[in-house]
Amino acid sequence: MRSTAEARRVTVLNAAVSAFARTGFHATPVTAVAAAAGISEAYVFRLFAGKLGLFVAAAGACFDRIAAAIEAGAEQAAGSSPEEILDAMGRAYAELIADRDLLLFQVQAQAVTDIPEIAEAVRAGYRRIATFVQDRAGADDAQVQRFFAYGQLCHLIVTAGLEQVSEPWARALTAGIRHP
Amino acid sequence: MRSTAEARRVTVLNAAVSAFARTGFHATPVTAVAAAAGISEAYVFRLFAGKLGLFVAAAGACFDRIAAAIEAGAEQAAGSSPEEILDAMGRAYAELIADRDLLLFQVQAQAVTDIPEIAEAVRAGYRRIATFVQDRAGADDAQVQRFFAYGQLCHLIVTAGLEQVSEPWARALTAGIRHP
DNA sequence: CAAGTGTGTGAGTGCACACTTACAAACAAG
DNA sequence: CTTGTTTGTAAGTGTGCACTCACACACTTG
Repeated sequence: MRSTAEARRVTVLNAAVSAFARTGFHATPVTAVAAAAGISEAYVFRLFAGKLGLFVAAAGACFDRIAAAIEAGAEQAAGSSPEEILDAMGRAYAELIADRDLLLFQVQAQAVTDIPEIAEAVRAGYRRIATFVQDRAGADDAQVQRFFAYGQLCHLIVTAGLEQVSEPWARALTAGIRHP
Repeated sequence: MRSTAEARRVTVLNAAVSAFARTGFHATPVTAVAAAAGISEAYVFRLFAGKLGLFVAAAGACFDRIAAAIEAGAEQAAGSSPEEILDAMGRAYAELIADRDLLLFQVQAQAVTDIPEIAEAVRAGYRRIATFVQDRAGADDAQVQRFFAYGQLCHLIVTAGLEQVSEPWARALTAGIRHP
């Protein structure tokens, strides 16, 4: 035994988040994930319940990482006003998604919510983050809504590559958003 | 000749927007679009330059419809304050996407921006809408940014089916958004 | 050492799907 | 009527990929 199955699963999930983030659920062959994880395709199918099971597990890992980052951000602003805590969470999130994998994975997941298991995974992820923001920051509904609205705006900015566009409309959309 | 090629193209594009909206670029076979349009798969390939050409053309049609709706909304609020014109545009957009096809197509398009031609089509679409909002509403950068941020929030609400979720966090995210 | 258990793979299998080709029917023009 | 053009399709072709299975190696336990 070179490794335990559980350790392998972690490796595979990291590879899966990256691979799915780039090319999405349907256009990412399991062989690509297996290759990135350094194991055979057959073993990936033994570790996870089909490609769908792999994707759902990867979604869990993705939201785990996001939640952890936001919680860490909140920690630093503990005791401040809701507005300041939200700000700290936003900064922590912005730093986390600098590598784009976690952001793009969310986009990809939202695009395949016609598959019920994935829709449920997405809901579970946002449920976790949203309730945490609501409770921990003590933010009201409008603040929570704004937090997520501008988070979603980042998805557009990154997928459309608006940071590279210097036209006025693009500058307006990206204004104040952390430039990489 | 039962029909002209140009008329067929319009029919096919309508079918394509619907089909791609539901299942996305990679998971939608061209046969599905052809069947929905009532013609053979082979003829779709004659009318468009491959599946990619079809998707890009569908994106054009999608943004055409969105732009038209927003322009019509602006028309009704002509002469009002930027804030009011933005509101009218938002209402027009909300009504338009009640059938979900146009909203879901945008989500699907953003998910396949790793394909350069699609990324360019997405940029072109948002360029058109954003410049119009900026010019016609006379809105400043922050207002334009907010307009699109909450527009993107709708993508999350619809893809995750948050309208059906009655938990507090979901109510916060959907608050004030037109419920269908 | 023998038997059992967990880790790992090579070599398939079957099917879905993008795209092509050869061909046919409708219509137009001379 | 013939020739040419446009609209339309049936029937392939090749390939990529999800998933399986038989088998091999590592390690443990008695």
